[in-house]
Amino acid sequence: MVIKYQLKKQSEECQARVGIVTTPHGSFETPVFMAVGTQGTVKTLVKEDLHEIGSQIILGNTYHLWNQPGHKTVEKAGGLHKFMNWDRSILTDSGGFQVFSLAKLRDIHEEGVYFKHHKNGAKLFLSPEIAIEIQRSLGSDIMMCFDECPPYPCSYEYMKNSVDRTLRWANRCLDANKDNNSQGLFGIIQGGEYDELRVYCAEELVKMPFDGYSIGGTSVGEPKEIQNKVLDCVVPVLPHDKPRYLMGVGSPGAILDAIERGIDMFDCVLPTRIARHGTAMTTNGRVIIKNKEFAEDFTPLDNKCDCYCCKNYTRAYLRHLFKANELLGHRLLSIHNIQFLVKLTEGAREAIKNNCFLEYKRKVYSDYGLNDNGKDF
RNA sequence: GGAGAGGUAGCGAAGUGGCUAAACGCGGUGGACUGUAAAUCCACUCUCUACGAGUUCGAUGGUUCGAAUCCGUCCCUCUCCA
Repeated sequence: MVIKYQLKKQSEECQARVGIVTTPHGSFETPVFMAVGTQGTVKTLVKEDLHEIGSQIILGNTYHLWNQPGHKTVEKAGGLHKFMNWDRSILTDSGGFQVFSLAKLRDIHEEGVYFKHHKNGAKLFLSPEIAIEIQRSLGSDIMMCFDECPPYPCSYEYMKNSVDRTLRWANRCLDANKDNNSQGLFGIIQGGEYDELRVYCAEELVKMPFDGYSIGGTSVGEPKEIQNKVLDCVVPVLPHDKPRYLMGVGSPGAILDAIERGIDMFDCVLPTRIARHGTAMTTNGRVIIKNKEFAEDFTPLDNKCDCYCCKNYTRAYLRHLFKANELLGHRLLSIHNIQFLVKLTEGAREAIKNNCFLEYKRKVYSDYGLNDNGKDF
């Protein structure tokens, strides 16, 4: 197997665990937060920024790179790593999320999904085979199965059909990838809020030879309790010797809840998107830096953070950048927010190793001002 | 001095008798954002004792059931010519 998972420490308090995932482009400790670089760039950042932040693995996106500049172009460039100047691991999402996010522009069929291009209206067709072909051209370390990310809420009947189709597509992805021994492939567990379907989907996928298992279809508007409940029933079905990836989750509270339940990998656009929109995640909670209260606040964004932004700039300056529409603000907040989540998972790893993860989680919740019912970032 | 154009909410700018407390843009103030159609989107932005009420469209006096819109006078700005 191209992707190796080595368990380093299983928490004695809960399902949380520390492991090492090895890929063709290096290894990283889990739990880990992966920044998202959909179009071959973690928006506003260069490789050195990500290295300084401590990012070991980032994401790229099949659907978007397929459309622009085209996977063949990336292949000619020498693959996505070389094209975007990233020397560590890359995980590519399959386009399955676009089945959800571009719902108004697509039609799902057994053979695949027909999209109307979001910019030029062109007819597009993405299937399990094509998604694998694209990801092989991109040369990511970890590829994702092409799935349907169903919406929430969703009827049981629809979900059941969707899960069965996603399972058939998972088989097709494996078939299309048989001769590939340089990239890993993860299966995606769907089933929405329905425990029975989640367990069924997980059990079926576990029978297939994937390098890791991910839980998809979360953070699509469902309450937090559902997300945790899903993990409670799915994780026990998953093997101990493979990584577990919760897709699209990036709020501090949800990440810690999931780590507690045995999740190893996370990705989310939240830190980079809200950064560009002027919001920061800090030790003591969310800061909307554009707000007037920071106009003359000459303290760091987060005085417990040692990221490039917090070491060098003040809240007043950051607010100024946003009010003046200066791009540096987007960049500095992106650096900070990603590092916040990277450090959050790093802290979790240390806590797990020291058998004090639950205490760690309680402290983060308390400092951040989170509770089990309210907003979790 | 002569000819012309114009003065609308913080700014720019629509509106030229009732559907106008007054479009729209900017600015301002809040908020949202979770496998990125996102440097995006939403709300509020005359005043108040605020699901109602009160004052507005340079000033003032008229016409009219009713005026930012029509008429008189005054003030101010800009352009061109002397």
